Amino acid sequence: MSDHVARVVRQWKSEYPEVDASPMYVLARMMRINMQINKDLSANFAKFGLATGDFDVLATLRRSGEPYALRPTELTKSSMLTSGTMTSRLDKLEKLGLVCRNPNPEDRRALMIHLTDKGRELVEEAAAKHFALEAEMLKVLDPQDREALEGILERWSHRLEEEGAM
Amino acid sequence: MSDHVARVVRQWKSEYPEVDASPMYVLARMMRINMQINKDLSANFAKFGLATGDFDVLATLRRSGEPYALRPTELTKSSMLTSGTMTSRLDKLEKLGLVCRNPNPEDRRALMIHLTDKGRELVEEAAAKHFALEAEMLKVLDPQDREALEGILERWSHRLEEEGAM
DNA sequence: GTCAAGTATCTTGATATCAAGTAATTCCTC
DNA sequence: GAGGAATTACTTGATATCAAGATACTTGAC
Repeated sequence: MSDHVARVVRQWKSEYPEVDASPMYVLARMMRINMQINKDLSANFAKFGLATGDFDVLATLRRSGEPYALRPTELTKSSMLTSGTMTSRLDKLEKLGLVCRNPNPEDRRALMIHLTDKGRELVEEAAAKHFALEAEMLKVLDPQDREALEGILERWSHRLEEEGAM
Repeated sequence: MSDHVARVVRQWKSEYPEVDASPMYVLARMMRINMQINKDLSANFAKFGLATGDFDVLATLRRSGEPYALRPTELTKSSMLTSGTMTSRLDKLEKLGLVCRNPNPEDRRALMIHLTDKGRELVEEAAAKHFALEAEMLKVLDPQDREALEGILERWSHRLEEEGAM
């Protein structure tokens, strides 16, 4: 069994043996699988008129529970993006009537981003399809591989978070 | 032990139990780890005046072996990008004197992209640092986790490639 | 209380990417 | 061979993102 990355590592070994390309077995594979998954997921979001990042904002608000409101800073941190990117996402979602910006009574520098009723309905519908599609995608993995993967990735992300990296 | 994604899945369960967010244990974790890794890797490429995608092109040419030349289509397929994106990458790399576009004697629609001497020297230096950095990043994983991860991701990407997805 | 330092959001300008479409060339079927 | 289908690289217009900086507000030390 051999995949694209296995062939690439073999090429490096034969053409430039001074470097050890074996980290690609993990990192390049993760990147390529991720790219493919994002393409497939975004095709689903498009059916709801959303981009992946838009869904991410709406979903973060929805799962935060009543009153479905967070500050832009919280949304920015949760998404690992810059504040400027969040500003433009919120502009778009506000124009679509899915969220609204309200003053924050506790801090006049800040805002509260509220999910509208329309936004809540849309994100609930999109989330149902989204998670069903994700579950479908994971079926190519053997159950024991999926379980092992969950554990390994949990340890990995936990350590990166401990280090303050993410 | 708990990471960001574990908290998010718990939120979904409590706020919207109709959906099963457990695929996030795999997919959202992969996406977040990947984002972090890409940030760190691109900081290294920037030292060589390159973006991640630029390195990818130069590296594909270098590891293809003498005469370090491929067609734009081959580079596009290898990178999972669109042809327009590759055109603009090649424009940039050509301007930097790292590759050159030559006519393809076998097909007048096509070109041959040649790595210049300057490009070869740069990519060899960048690759050495790049793979050393990747090896460093993987040290947060226990050796048995890394090994298991390599196998699981190989099976996964192999199956996606079989399906023609990537 | 005052003011320096920190924080929150937004703005600006640059870049990377995509989807869709174009023109030249090659391939395939008859 | 002739002609339609497929392929190749590129162009265009739109969008998403980032880094750096601007503005308004809050916090904390004194």
